[in-house]
Amino acid sequence: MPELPEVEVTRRGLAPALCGRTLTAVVTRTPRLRSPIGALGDAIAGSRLASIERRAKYLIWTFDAPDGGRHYLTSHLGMSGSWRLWDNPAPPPKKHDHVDLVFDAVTARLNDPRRFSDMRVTDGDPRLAPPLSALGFEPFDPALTAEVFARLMRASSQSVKQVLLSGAVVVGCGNIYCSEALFLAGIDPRRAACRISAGRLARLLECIRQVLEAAIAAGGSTLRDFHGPEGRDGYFALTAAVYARAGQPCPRCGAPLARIVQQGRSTFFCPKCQR
DNA sequence: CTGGTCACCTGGAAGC
DNA sequence: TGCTTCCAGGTGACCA
Repeated sequence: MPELPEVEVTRRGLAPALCGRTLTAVVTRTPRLRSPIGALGDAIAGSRLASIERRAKYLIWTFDAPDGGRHYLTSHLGMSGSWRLWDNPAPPPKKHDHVDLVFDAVTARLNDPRRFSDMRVTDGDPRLAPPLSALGFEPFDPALTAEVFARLMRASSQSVKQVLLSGAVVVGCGNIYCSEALFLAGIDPRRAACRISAGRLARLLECIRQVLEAAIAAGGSTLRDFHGPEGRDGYFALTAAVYARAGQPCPRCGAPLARIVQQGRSTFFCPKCQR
């Protein structure tokens, strides 16, 4: 489920419950997720969690060791990962519960059926090294002005959907919110990014921010349930206008919505009112 | 460099 | 009912 809004909602659920706590143990029940995770706890067990920040769809957990050293845990939810909090002692693990971060009073547990999620520990700030250092702007970064956005987008001959999805200019538009933002902006997802006027690109940036903000707000409204056994209802709380709605009438003009495949991923749009 | 394809996994839904 | 096929929110390796 995780696109940027879901990751941000996850961060807002985890951080207040965990920051300031000491990590007592790391339990791994699989040798690898996307990459090997066996020795995950070696460097960070016994450290205090200072902060959980987000960069694109990555969460960056900063740990301060008793000896003054600092380590970073970078986690990614892949396609199907989710975090859940339990008061200690946590109940027995269920299927696909791969990692427990056991803190002094609370356990954060990662569940991921498809195992595309990832976790790694580094000494240095992961944001300064690839792949994170190569990412585009955060969508709400004030430095990403309409002018900057237009200049970067117009440098690419790829389709606008492809450029947004790549995260090379702005991060956070996964496959769902890509389709939604382009619908809102009235732009054909197949159009080459370099062939969109600066004015329409300014509008697109506004739509990206609007769509992501609304999704975060919808997820945030269920944060108080983050602790509960029922999991997170925030996902999909927002009904998509076009995503997964091929054949249904366009909410704007009534024409049937279409599904096409770009780079092996589905794109949903209105062939009539997106130009 | 670029763009395209595929692999990594499991599970749910749809089709026969 | 049961088998097969397709599809899924993300990334990154590999190839021409």
